[in-house]
Amino acid sequence: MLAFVNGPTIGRVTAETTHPSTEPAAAERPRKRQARGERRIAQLLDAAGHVFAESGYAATTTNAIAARAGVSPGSLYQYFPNKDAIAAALAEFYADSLDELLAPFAALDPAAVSLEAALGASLGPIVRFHRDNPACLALFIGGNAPGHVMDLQAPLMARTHARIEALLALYAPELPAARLETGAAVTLAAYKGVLPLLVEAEEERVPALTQELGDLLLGYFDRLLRP
Amino acid sequence: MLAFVNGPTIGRVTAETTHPSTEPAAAERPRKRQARGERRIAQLLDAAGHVFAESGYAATTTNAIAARAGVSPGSLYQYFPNKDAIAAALAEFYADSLDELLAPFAALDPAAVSLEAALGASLGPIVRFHRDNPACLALFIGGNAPGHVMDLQAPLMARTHARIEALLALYAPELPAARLETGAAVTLAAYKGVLPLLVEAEEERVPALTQELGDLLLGYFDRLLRP
Amino acid sequence: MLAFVNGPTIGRVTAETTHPSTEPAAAERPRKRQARGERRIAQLLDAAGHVFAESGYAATTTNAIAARAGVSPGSLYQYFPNKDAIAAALAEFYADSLDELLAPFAALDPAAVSLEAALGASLGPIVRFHRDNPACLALFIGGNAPGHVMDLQAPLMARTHARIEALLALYAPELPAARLETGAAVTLAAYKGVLPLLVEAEEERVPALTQELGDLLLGYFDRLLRP
Amino acid sequence: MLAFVNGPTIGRVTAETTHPSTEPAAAERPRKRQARGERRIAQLLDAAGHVFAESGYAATTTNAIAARAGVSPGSLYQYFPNKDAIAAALAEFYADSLDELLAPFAALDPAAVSLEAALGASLGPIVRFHRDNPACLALFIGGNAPGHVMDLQAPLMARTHARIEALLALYAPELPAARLETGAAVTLAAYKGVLPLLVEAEEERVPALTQELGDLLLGYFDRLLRP
DNA sequence: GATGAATGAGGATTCATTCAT
DNA sequence: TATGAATGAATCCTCATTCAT
Repeated sequence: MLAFVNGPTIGRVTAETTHPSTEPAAAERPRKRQARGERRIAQLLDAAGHVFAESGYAATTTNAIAARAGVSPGSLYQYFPNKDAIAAALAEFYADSLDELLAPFAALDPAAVSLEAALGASLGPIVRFHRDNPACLALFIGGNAPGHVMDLQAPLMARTHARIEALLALYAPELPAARLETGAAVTLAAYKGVLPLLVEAEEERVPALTQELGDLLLGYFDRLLRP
Repeated sequence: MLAFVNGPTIGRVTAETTHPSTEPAAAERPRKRQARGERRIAQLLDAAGHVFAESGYAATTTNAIAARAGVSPGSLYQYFPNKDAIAAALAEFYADSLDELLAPFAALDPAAVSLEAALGASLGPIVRFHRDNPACLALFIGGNAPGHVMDLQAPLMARTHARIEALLALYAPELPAARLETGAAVTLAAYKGVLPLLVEAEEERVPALTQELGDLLLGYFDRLLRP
Repeated sequence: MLAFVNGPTIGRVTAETTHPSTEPAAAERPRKRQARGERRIAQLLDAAGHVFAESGYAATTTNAIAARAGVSPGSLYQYFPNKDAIAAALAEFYADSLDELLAPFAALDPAAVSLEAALGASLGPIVRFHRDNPACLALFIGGNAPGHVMDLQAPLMARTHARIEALLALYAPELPAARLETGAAVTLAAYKGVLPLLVEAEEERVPALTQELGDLLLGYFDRLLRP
Repeated sequence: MLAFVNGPTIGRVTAETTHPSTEPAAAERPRKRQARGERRIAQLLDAAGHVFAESGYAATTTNAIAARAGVSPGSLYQYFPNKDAIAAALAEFYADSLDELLAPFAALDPAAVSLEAALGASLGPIVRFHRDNPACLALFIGGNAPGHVMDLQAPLMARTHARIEALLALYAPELPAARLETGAAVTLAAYKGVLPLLVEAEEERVPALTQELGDLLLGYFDRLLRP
């Protein structure tokens, strides 16, 4: 799990951050510290992802996260002021990962690529991402607790909403802003609803279900964009 | 909230139970007791609905439910063995209410009523129900905790899934069973995803959003039923 | 169980109490009430005996006693001010029953009946009594809770102690009072310790174990009375 | 109280564990931690001993134990999963202490030491132990609750039974196994019954009562071993 | 920085007892 | 008097967070 933490994403990020070793030696110490700190944070977020995905936000204990990360509870609190902050950081990380993942679809030429094609191309990676990082949905959909979880989702939601709205604006520039907003909200909500199906499905059913999700969204767009 | 508890449903049930007042006095006592017991249960479920909706399942305390119901914690445990049982009873009640609410749509003549019309007619009441009983979604969507919440949803989900599948079968009898199943699952998931939007929306936006939900589902059906 | 409640003892006692019907009619009503009350009390004590024997004093709930007696908890409190009072009444009843049971052995002629014969004759009925009324030991031995249980035992213990002391005095009139007292205390303690063995044993082992108990006590008496 | 915790037993154990201070520093940390943990456990068991002895098992609350030990309830649960586990650990500790205490009497030469002498020598320390650790009897005799207390006693009882049986076998090798078993059971029961007398007695009466207990057991053995 | 023991407020649940009917 | 629902203090146990080492 958290393929993006241990895999390309974090790897790449850390690499880039650590890379320029031509700087003055005076900065070496802090860099190392910082690097170690970031590794710790990555460890903790990775562990948190596992535990959140397995037990849900509410049932997850900070001790469980620390234990899974192989550190003491005290260390966890060196990096995060409280449980919510862990979830927030994780959500932030997921949001960043998705931004990066979907960057190629941010600026399409609507004349060259149909909406159908755009969706078809982006849905696959999105689904894969969520299957690899089930905690993302666990937080994304999460509980409806009053204070924190809802708020955690906010940034993730906002960015996804913006992405969808931009996509719609691209393919239906004439649509009034209000409809665009509503359309994006409904699309996001439906997508949020269907993703768990994809995440929990057997691997072999994934392509068919992805297709189905595409149909759902495209069917809606048909009607949304219909004059 | 829990309009159906204080409103038609429970009211009707109690009415019927209490009605034949010409019976011997011997039966009066148990009746009264039972009536009081059912009132208490309704009180508690109503209170639970409020608190679950406000705080989510995990953050809800049994003491809070009892306090909201105006009874002592001990009384709550006279009627429910534990917190889960309250949620389960509430879920059951919601499932029953929805069954009752949607009974008229169970046997439509597809020749006389279009799918569009059927959806248009049923979506309104459904949306109203969820706006009146926000805890239904709080449980329906709930967390992803391993043991209980997921299980609570099961009956509610199963019945809704069956309803959708039946509707689809009615309007697309030629669809293979597997596609029917998938279609119902996706529809349910999307509907589950969008409902929170409807529940949290300002009253004035409800009709437009309901329309939008209808479009979403119809758009999907278009593609699902397309040859 | 509580053979003496439903059997001869209570029957006889109530009979005697209720017997003299030659009194004025004005007293009839209260008598009836009192009779009903005593039946209730007997019901409750019987139930308490069962439950104490099964679950021990501490784990026994007043509701369980009431339920077993087939009455409401409120009714129980009409007859007993609290849980301890039930145990106390039960202990009292057991003490009375044992008094009655052992009355024949109160005034023996030491010249005619040897100590060995006296013990041999009385141990059997005592063992039978405890096997029939296991709650007696449950209270008699009971816990070592600070306030109540120890106190409950007091009367039962005192009477049994007195009986043993009297027996010893009968067969060893020359023994100084202090030794008599100590001897009775040790005998009582040993007997209290061994009885549970007898109560829990299979029926077929009872005679042998009774014999063993006799040997224990006689062996001690041998040394106690030795010059 | 718990003289053996603060006294020879635990003291000796810790001493041995801590002794070889020539080891590498790497092992120092865990040692210290372990030492602190064991001290905490000893503190808690000591406190539990006090409270069990004062209030009995059932009436003892975990918070009372924690308070008596000067720690928070949470700390108690760091070392023991629940109340029963505390009692079990205490029982285990008592059983071990008694084993250690009575080890010298495990292998006597019956030709050199009479049964009377063996008993006379071992009874004193046993009595002292129980006077110093009254909670041992509180657990040993305990209630008759169905699930836990009876089970707690089991190991303590089993070991004591075995000790008695071995002693009898030593001095009466020709006794059939069944009689040996019964004899040990009766001896144990009687001893269990009389010990509370010794524990609650004034210090000055202890020698006389110990003598009396010896007489009781020896008197029984006389008859048991008689041909 | 790291550790993990310690904290203590808080939550689910029980049960002796009361009281309206 | 009987009923049994209602009470609420008390219990066991958890876990987010802190702090001495």
